[in-house]
Amino acid sequence: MMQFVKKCTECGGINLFHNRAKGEIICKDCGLVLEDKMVDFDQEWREFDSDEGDKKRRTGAPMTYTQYDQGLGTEVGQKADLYRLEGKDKNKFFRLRKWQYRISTAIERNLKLALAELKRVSSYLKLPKSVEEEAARIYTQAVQRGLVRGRSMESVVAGSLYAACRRHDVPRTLDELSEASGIEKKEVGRTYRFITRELGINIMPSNPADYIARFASSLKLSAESQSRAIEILESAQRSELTSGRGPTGIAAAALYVSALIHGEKRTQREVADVAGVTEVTIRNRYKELLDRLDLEKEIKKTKKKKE
DNA sequence: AAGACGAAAGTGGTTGA
DNA sequence: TCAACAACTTTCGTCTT
Repeated sequence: MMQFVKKCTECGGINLFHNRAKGEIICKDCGLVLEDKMVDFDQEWREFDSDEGDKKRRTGAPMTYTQYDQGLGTEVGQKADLYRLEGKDKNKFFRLRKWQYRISTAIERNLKLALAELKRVSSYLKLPKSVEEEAARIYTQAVQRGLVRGRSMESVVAGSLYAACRRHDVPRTLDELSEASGIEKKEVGRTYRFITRELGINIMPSNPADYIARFASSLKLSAESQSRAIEILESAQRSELTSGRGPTGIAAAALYVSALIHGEKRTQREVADVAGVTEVTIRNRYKELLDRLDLEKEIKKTKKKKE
């Protein structure tokens, strides 16, 4: 049996995510892609021997959305068609081809530019390849539906990336997307909502637990605090303290409490900063947690230990 | 002096008439 | 389309460590 990596080589995180379909192993803490050229589990490219070649080859060339024409181009007519046309038809043919050319080059130019931007932002955020691909797919669809009109290309790129992150459970906050893309936070959120609505993409609210690993590692909290935070999160969900609230605020509060319990105190400000919320929000969530779940004993316990 | 706490007013988005 | 509403933010004064 092959031995897989157990820890992220970049940040030492233990939350590795194995995406079989894409053949990647991703660190959920820092987004580092540890392996990305593993065996493709989905399709069979190989030919076993020359006789069976045609039967076993089941797919065409690999298609990717991060290339501006998806590796497939379309043109109106080939040269061979020309010989069959005369007079008016021939003119019509040229006119059509000219239009096709203009339209497609306009779209292609836009896509080229947009995908370059997409790659830039994606690598800035250290997003895994699979998310980048997804974002490119979403963006391409958005262009085809004419959703970019009236919006800046950059904001649609940012929105697509945000949506792709959410779908792959590798959430980044709107603030991070905003910082990486240079688009205002409101605008990113706005276009995100717009394109997901128009394209009918699932709008599952993100799970606070997905943020825990990343926040915990930027706060340099121990693995115990991290898993305790997740436990707190689960019981909070059972007590219905989570619905309607911002997932980042809840995740931040859970981390704050569990850090307190494990004697790894962080200030509210520190936690607030990495989570992209304010201290006030943390306080509110924190208070709710203490009210409903009785955690005060445990906090006092660790306090006494210190003395 | 810094952090924690809470009140009050403001912002942007959702919802329901 | 508009107003009520909930969540979150900003700001600021007070208390605690």
